Amino acid sequence: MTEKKENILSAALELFAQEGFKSTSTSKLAAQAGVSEGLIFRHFKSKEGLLKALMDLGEERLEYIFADIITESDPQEVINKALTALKTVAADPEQAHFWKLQYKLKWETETYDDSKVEPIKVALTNAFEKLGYSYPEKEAQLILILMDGMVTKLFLSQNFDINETVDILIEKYKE
Amino acid sequence: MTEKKENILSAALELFAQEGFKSTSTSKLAAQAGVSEGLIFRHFKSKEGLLKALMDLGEERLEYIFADIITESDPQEVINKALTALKTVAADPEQAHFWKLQYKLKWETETYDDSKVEPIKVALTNAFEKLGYSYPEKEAQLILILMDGMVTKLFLSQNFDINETVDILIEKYKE
DNA sequence: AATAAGTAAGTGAGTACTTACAAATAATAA
DNA sequence: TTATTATTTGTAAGTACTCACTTACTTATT
Repeated sequence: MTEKKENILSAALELFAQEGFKSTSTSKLAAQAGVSEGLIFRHFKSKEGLLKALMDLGEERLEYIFADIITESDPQEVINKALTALKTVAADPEQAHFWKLQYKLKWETETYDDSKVEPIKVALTNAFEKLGYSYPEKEAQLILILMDGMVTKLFLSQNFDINETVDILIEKYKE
Repeated sequence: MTEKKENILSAALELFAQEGFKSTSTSKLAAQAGVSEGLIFRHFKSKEGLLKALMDLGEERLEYIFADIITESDPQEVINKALTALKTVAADPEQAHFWKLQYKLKWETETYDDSKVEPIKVALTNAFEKLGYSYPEKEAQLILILMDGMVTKLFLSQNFDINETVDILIEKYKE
């Protein structure tokens, strides 16, 4: 991986997450990365190819975050970790960009790809079951809905305190 | 309002909500509406102007839905109605398109405009206060987060049963 | 000598928008 | 009513510009 190729990737992450995929032109991208426009196509073949490369990197990050939640054995901790993950993501600008890009693309292309969050849902369902909840799968679904809602507020609302909200939720789920 | 002007508006609602604002070209839009491309600019001056006209129509619908919630005096019913509103929207294809467009644009332009939902938040805060909750404003915020999450799942996830989810939530808030 | 990394200057297709003009409708005058 | 003017509604054919992508070529690395 050459330096210029890395520059393209990080410029793409920033611009796609900020302006959206369709709205980011390859010429603007090349300018931001400090390379010629042609180099983008040399390395990634097409604009879509660049996006794919970026998404593959994002998936690695996602799996890293998820691994910690899935391997947790204490059911209460599974819920805590799932919720706290959002705080971690929000605190790191680069991770935040990856998540923002994920959601922007969801809405731009209208593909949710439930399979990616499926392991988390399973882990949450098991956790709620161990804790004696009546409808563990519905409870897990509710957590995922809350996460989508918090991500929406996190990236689109100005006055949203994710840390406070997550803490309130953790407190609620302690009962 | 001539028939062709209405055709432009309904074609724009459908295409903007489906493909996004940026991705919908005025030529494609004119073809779908069955008019010449120039007529769009005669009536709405620009593509942005057309979007604005569409959003103004959407705001009327939104206020109509919100009015019923805000004027409700029974606190429990305020919560029920806020949640049930999503079922109503989901059931009517045209209303669903308006909401989908709202959220697509939120993510495309990154402006949330909290002011629009502010009246609902106030109504919910008052409701939770009357019901004796400790942190009524936080509870109201949580409902709004849930609504954002459900909208996300509603439009982007294939296997999401909004009616069931809303019913579960209403049941939860009965305690 | 061969391959990879890089660029400058294109290319055709599509973009939002304009212009010049025709047809329909409304307003006014006889 | 009818004739005439004015205004609105509509279109076809452009315009300048931007887009993703290509080509032909040079420079660096193996």
